[in-house]
Amino acid sequence: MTRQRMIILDELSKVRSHPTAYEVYEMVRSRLPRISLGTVYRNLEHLSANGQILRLDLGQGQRRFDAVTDDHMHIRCLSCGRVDDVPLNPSMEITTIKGIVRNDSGYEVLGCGMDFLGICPNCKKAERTKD
Amino acid sequence: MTRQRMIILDELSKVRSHPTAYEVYEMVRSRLPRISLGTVYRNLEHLSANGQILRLDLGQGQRRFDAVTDDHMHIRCLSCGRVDDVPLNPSMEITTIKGIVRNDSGYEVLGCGMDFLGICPNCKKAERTKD
DNA sequence: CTGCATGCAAACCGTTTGCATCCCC
DNA sequence: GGGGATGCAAACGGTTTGCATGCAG
Repeated sequence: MTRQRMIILDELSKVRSHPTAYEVYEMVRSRLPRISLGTVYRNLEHLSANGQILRLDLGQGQRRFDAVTDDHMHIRCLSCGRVDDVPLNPSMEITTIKGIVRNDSGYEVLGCGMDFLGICPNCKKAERTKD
Repeated sequence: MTRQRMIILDELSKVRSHPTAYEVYEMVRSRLPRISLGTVYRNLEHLSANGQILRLDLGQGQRRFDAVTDDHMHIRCLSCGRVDDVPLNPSMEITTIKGIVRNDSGYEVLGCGMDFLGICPNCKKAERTKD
């Protein structure tokens, strides 16, 4: 855990705004004026690979990051691009969640998607073969 | 609906593999050898804006497209990048869905996210003010 | 010491865009 | 004939990477 990585994590933890890599870079630069954008990218990648932060790929070209790793969802504004949190309750039905988001977020909800990440059967087999 | 747009939609409808823009370009080129990648992008954008196809932003840098627009979910392999479908039942609880995906997809499920799209309160107000 | 992390800059690559031409209404 | 769509190629922008140097363990 280098000084840079620590400060990146610390700055990201201060905000709820789901900043882009460049925004994190700007935040960190006030404390580490000589840090490079590449270092920010490398550390955000490292931190998300280790589960310490969340990497949000919500489209619009730019990746965003979130220091809150608890189960929760996001809603992105199609007009200005801001990303807000939506609380997640694992026992809720999808239709219920949609309704709650519609009522509570203040957003006009236009779409919703649920995505999973994992290792596909082929790759699992390939890994086993490799061993 | 131009000849190009029609063939793009037709080729995309033939597959369940959630191809990238470039893969669509390659598929279409067998029927329209002179089509340009820019045209493919423009038409995929047009079709998704009109709800005729789905635009999947699942990270990994590349956008993918899906001619099946019914409510359903996706799972992406972290190793090879392939994207498969997951059937969606709106009355299921999130935990139930996770379990089903784990059992049925053959994937080793490592993560899951639910994302919404919409217009945030600020932008709604801005639109009203503009009128 | 020794190797991984950094700063810097250039490369990368998916996507967008300007422009002249083409095609369809 | 006019306006949007196309092909082409160049530009764009977020992200990655090669390399020499620096720092942590």
